[in-house]
Amino acid sequence: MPALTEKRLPGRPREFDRNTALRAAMLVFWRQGYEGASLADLTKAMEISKPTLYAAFKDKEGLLREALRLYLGLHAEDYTAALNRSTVREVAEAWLRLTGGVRKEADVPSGCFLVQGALVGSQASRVIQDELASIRSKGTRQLEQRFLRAKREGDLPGTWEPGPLAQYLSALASGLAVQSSGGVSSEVLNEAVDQVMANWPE
Amino acid sequence: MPALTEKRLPGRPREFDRNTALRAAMLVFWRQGYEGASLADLTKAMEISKPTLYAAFKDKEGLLREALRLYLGLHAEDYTAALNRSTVREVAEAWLRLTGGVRKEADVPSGCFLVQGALVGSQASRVIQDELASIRSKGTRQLEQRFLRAKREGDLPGTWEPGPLAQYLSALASGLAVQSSGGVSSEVLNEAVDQVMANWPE
DNA sequence: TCTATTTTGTACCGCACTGTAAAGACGCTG
DNA sequence: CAGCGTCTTTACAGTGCGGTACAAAATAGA
Repeated sequence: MPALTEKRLPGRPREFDRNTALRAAMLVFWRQGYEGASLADLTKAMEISKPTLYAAFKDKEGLLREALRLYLGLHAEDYTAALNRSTVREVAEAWLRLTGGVRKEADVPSGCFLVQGALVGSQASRVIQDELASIRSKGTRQLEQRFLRAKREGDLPGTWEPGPLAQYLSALASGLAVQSSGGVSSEVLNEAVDQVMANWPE
Repeated sequence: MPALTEKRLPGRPREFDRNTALRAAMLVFWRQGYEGASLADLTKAMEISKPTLYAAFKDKEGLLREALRLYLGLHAEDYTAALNRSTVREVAEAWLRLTGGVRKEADVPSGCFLVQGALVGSQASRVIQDELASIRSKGTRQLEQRFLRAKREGDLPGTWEPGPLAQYLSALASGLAVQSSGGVSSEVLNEAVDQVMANWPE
């Protein structure tokens, strides 16, 4: 655990804000994917030079991993809140709205980092593809855990099973992200979610 | 319209089967995406040299476009059949099963070409990204048309609206493809579809 | 056989890519 | 001020990328 008061290190102080640069990198990875984001794209958005990037983030993969952690940190709260809703129905709706399209900030890319960051690609990026897939499946498991609890508490309608329901919602969320990435507006996606909720079994 | 009987042209005959090579290229694009598939990957799978590829398919983008048409042709029949089912419920289920995981051939990649072929990427591949997104949205529109017809015929349950229902199913199908691409088995995905159908409003 | 036409492999081009070596720039400490 | 430690910049290395020039090889027709 580092000290809260960032102690000034000896040597020349860095001239850029690491967090700002990292955020810029995250947005580029989000928009273009891991392999689609060149170092030229990244350094331009981060407003630093290539050696500076390498000194601060190790290499492209290191930068991606930090950008990913930033992305997850920015959304963790919302998804945790969704899981903590009191009914299965509310959990499902909150989960879908999160991916489907609540655009809080205007300058943010569409879609989901976890989906479009590295869905497929060359063999070289296989590690990243697997990492993102693993995080996605972790989300599915979190949903399943939540629904297992609901089942124990008698909150799960008899027609649903925790595992398949989690898979279903997870897939639908990913799909909404795909549509969003493809240019479908959040209004349209939210209407689709409206329909799902309107037909939710009680 | 070319003649049905391929007349032998003057000059050296090609030593490879164009359709076989194209199919191999399609599989590589499908597995790795447009930008993730290098010419080395492609020529190796197609078992031809680079100049041969360029002579036969113009360039990488031309090859992708032909591979895409082949892919669409291979699946068009199934999707048309799905649209021609007699009830909305059957249309929906057939559509979802198609993407969700009926693995007819074992050597075929997981996921959907239209989703993972070029979901995002560098600016250079923007044209391809847009083309795939456009084809995906065409699928959505076909579903909507089908549901509009169902509404006219009184087959659409009152809680559904053609547009949002089409968006919903389209998103879910894309999401199933994402999950499949991430390693989720077709058995698990089909269970999720089972749940959707079990809770389908009558 | 000769010519026109097409395909094929070798060898190459220019470029963009990720990554780095080296030295100057800068602030802190003594 | 000198010296140390870190950051930044210029310039470059090595590799792989998409794409091609060229000439040999293989056919059809004259």
